[in-house]
Amino acid sequence: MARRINTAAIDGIIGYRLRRAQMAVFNRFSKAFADVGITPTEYSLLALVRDNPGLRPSQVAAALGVQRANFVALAVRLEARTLIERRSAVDDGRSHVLFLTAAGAELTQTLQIMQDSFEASLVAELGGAEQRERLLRLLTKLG
Amino acid sequence: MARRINTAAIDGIIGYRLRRAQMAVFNRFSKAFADVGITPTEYSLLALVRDNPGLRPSQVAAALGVQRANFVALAVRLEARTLIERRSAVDDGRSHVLFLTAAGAELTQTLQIMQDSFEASLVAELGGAEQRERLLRLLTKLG
DNA sequence: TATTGTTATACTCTATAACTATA
DNA sequence: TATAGTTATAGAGTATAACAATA
Repeated sequence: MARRINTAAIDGIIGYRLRRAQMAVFNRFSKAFADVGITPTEYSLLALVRDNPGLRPSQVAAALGVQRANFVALAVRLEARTLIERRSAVDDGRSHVLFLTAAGAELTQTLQIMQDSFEASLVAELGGAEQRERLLRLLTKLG
Repeated sequence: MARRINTAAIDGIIGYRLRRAQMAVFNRFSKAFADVGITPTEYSLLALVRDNPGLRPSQVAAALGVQRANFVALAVRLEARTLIERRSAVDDGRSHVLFLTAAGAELTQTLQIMQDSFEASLVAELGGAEQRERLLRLLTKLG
């Protein structure tokens, strides 16, 4: 029942190809990080808080490109795992400030190593660091 | 309340950047196609059936990268709008074959023009056709 | 009035298992 | 037994509106 399918019309669509590539990379990330139970967005959040201790939720949400409202569940999940900590902001009674816990810092260090390794495998597929820079530069123009 | 945020840790992550670029492109597609009420996946489906009349649902689903189960609602939606038609396959009682209706063919022609224009705007942002080819080639390596 | 975190809600996308009818 | 379409379901992701506390 095999049949040659003409996919020319969709092969050239940038949005479609972005979706396919993103799905593929995301699925591979999920497998690589299944043991630690961390999603790509969760890792990004941890790395962001690590590099910017005391950041406010709305700032992290904006930096990650997720809605404030949707950030809540994400933060609650990581706080329940005692990986991050939310304290009241001293200068603004409405706001919070985020920090990694000791456990969060330790896990993030491990995740960083895993991520570096994962990223290296992608770079190898792309054909080297220059190709990766080229890809990132092109993606930036679309964002 | 502005604060300089260090996003170095996530700016270099291919998967993260893919997600951001894909979100940006899809949002812009949605706006551009809001009047006709067609999503990116729906357009891909229509173009695929147009170029491969008589294709079976499972083949279209596989070509688009969606699960067979999730393809059903998609096909039902387009059939309810009388854009596609599902007929029983003569050689296999289990299977169907897909075709565009006259209305579907007409709409797809309009969509093709809109899509070409939309794609051209993306290519312009990328910096030309060579850059687009470069991007697609890199994305293929990840898929 | 405006903003921050939050709740509630809805809609989409995706994945998996299981059913039915055919093969 | 295997496959095609389908149903059901659950889990994420995303978007919008609205609220309480605070600015």
